[in-house]
Amino acid sequence: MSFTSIIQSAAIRSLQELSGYQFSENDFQVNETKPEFTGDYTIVLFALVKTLKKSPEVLGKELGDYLLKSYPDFFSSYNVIKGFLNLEIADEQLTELLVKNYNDEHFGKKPLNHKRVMVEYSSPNTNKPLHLGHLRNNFLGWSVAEILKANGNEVIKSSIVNDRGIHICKSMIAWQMFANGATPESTQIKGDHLVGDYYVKFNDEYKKEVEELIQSGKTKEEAEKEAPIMKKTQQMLLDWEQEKPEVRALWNKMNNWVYKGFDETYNRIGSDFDHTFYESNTYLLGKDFVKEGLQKNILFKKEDGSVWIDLTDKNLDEKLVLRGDGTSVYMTQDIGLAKQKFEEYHLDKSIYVIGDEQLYHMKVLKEICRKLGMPFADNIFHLSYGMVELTTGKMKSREGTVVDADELVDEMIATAARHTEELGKVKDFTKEELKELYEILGLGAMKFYLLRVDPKKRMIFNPEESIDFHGFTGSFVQYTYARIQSILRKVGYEQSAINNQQSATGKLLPLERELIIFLEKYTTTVSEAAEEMNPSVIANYVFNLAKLFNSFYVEHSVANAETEEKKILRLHISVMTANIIKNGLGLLGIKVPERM
RNA sequence: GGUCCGGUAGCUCAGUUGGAUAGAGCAUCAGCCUUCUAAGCUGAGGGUCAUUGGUUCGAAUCCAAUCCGGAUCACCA
Repeated sequence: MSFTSIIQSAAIRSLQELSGYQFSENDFQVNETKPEFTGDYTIVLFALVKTLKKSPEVLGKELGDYLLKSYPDFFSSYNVIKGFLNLEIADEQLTELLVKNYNDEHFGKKPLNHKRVMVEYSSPNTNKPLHLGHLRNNFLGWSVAEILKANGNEVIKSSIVNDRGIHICKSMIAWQMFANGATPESTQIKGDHLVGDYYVKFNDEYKKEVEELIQSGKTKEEAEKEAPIMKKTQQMLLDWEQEKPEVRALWNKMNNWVYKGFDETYNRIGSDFDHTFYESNTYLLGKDFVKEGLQKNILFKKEDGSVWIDLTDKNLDEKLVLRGDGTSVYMTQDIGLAKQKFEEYHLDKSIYVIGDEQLYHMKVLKEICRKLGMPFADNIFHLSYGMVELTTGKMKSREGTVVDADELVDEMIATAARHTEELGKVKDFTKEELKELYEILGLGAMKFYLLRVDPKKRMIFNPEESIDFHGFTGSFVQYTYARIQSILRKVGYEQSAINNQQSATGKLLPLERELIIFLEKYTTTVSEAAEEMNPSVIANYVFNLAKLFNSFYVEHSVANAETEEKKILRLHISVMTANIIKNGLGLLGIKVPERM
């Protein structure tokens, strides 16, 4: 149980014994005491005043006295200022918490709750390489999955690969026309980039053809429809659907290039999946529910044969679920796949990590499932995140302002290397050790930068800021960890301190108290991050912890503490801080270096 | 036009179910390496919490209206 909830229930009990009233958790707040007042936790009394018909001062004094008397081991003192009852927690309580948990590498982790959750994230198209936007999605999805695991859920990470459709055919056509058989091996270009190059090539060629047709007197619409390269592409899509062998073979070959490229990138950035869905397998799903929906009069048919659902009662429009020619739209397969996920994996919850431009689509999906009477409809959750924009505006592939994921990763690692060399602290590292360190630092900085803001908000990517290693960054937190390891090496922690389990006596200094109280909060922070599905909660916590520890570090020596007892106490604080940093950063997919 | 999201320091962002004098980082300025790593620490300046009204002991937070920015409303994916 957390300190806050202990205090809350102690107060509820005390108030009942004092006044006879039964209050609940929602009736009053327990906050952390603001730094300018003495105390650790504060009970806000105003809300109780009305019911109890007492002035805040009187009530505060009564409750404070009673709490102190009833829980002498827990509270050491109190004071009342205006309507605020500030309570101080007894030193012994803090040291006990510390001794019990400092060496627990899984502090904050919750027991299994037997809930099964699927997190679908990444979900790339196989016609171009990953970019900055995908990185936010990948880091977010991966991190949320880990946070849910830490809270006792059984999590299945999944991805749906968008591997079919007109956009895929565009790359294929352009490759046929212009590549002269070029392969990743022959060109030494990573497969996803090679295919992406031909996707760009398609658009260039298409634009050229349209231009020419307009010159020869066609309207823009006519030209766009009649451009030969587009006609070829549409024909290829039909051939693909009819499983024409040559087309399927080319499709297979090029997609495999892309998968190989993606795997390399995923490997590097640490994304992994328990299951991958392919749209080429799922795009025909969902047609059966159309029949059923029509029978039940939930769906209706228009004269041209297209099938719709009326969602105007939910403030959404009429939505198409099947085309007039009987082929699927996106919604059709999304409903089919949603159902398949729940049935195959027996999920309690299905989370989709998708950009907020699809908020409407996901809302409609959920509503259709609900109307069709699918029992899982309410367990579909869209974890939407905002777009990543550049300081110069939006990323546009047509204008070449897209930040490529592989390039960015390279750049981050290179910058980490440069910076580390300038500082010259790891000259004795081997080549392999340096390589590992640079990756830990470069990727750490990038992940932290993308995860430290609330996912729901769109964010601005500032290249200079993102490669900064000072302040609110991953490196700052990693540095604190490395510093602690340095202390532990200095005192030979492994050998000696582990045997010193007794709690330190004597008064705790302000920074020592503050740190222990902050460490205690990690458990509730992990829960909060899961509830909100928000890794930035962890990022903020871990940063503030590092900051607090750094203040402590310069103020008080661990290795040369005033007494042996103080040394042990501070070692315990240091070890617990390091454990939580490692753990918390781990939930963000960030590793920690022993030295940097 | 409808719906949804957002507007907090020069910039990027925190700010729990309403609580005390609104906080960080960057940038600027002034200090701190003979002691566990200065990728650090200490301090200073910087705010009409978009605007107006309302709700109440108390509002950045809740409600309404307005202004500004964005997303979305395809027989596209």
